[in-house]
Amino acid sequence: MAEPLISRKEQIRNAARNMFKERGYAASSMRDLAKEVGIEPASLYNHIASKQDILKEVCFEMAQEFFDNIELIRVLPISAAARLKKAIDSHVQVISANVDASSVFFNEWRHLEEPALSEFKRMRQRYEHEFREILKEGINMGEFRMIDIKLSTFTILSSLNATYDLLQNPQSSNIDSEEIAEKISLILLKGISKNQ
Amino acid sequence: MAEPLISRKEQIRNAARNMFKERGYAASSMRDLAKEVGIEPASLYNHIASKQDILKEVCFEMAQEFFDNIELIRVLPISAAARLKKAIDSHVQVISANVDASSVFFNEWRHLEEPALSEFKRMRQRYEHEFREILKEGINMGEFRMIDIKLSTFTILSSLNATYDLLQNPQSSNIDSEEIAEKISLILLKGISKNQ
DNA sequence: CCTACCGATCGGTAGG
DNA sequence: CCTACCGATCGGTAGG
Repeated sequence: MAEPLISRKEQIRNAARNMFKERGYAASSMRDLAKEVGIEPASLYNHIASKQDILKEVCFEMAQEFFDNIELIRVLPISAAARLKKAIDSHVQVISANVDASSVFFNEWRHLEEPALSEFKRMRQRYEHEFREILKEGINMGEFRMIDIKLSTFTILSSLNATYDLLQNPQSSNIDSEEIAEKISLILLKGISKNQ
Repeated sequence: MAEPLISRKEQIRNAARNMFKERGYAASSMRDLAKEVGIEPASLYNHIASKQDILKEVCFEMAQEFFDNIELIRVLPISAAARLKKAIDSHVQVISANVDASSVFFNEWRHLEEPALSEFKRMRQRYEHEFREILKEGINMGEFRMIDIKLSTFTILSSLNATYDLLQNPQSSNIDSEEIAEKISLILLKGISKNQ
């Protein structure tokens, strides 16, 4: 008689991540979630507090993963360009390791209720701040051109955040996260144009 | 006695665009929509066929706007780099002129039901194809570096698509669509790095 | 454009 | 973990 490899709570959370990703938070019902796990709807509440609570856990776990990595990178004694490269690699790698959760993190966070919603926005702001700091230092050190810091950060993060879509729909070529990070870095750092 | 400037149907669609943007499609109720317009819920159905029908109209109107512009640009007798620049400008301008609808277009399209959903994806694929063609030609003409076309298109469109967020939350500096397009073009074409 | 209403479904609780 | 069930809300229709 094999013991279950993961707890029922983890089963529920995994199924919820996938369902929130596929249908969105609002369109996901606790009844369908229960069916997916193989128990009655009421039984879910022996393992989780509420639908909203699952969303909160998924969103903040992802936020924490992004944060842990960027805070290791920020203190590395290397050039700003090297740090930016590492931050990009790390960001794509975190997404790659959590495809379902990433999709929820990027698309369903606005269904968070207060005060979680404000806390979430605050964390995201701090994360963006870390990227801006790297760009600022790179400009000061003469490694980067005199770009608009806010809009550059926006461009970088927009491109990176969208990769969850590439990683969950590996069309034709099965491209991996290192290759994606490498190629996006190249485009963002060196640009598309040939002449200068 | 002033005549209404826009039809009731248009009032409903405007309110729906805004509500779908703010709360998402699934979390928007026809009762709240009716309240916003100032009529009884049942009265909505004298002007619109269904909730799904409004979503379809919003999504496909936007798709058409994007398309109309790109198909004018594709035949211009100018360099690939100049055409890419124009395509970027146009894309941001369409978003800027339809901030609510853009948000719905980018975030709520997956709530489209078949066959509209497949038709929508097909149109998006064709749009991306136009961008890929510009990049391909630019590489062949020696204007662009030997970049990965699929991933470059992905990077460009990810950055551009996210601008609806900048345009609807004009934080501190009230940046306009021309400036956004200009700066994103610069980053994508010339890159962030200084050396080479 | 409204009143009145339909059947279906929602998140969650009581009690065992 | 289940049976039984709560009140609330959903998109939409009938009929005028």
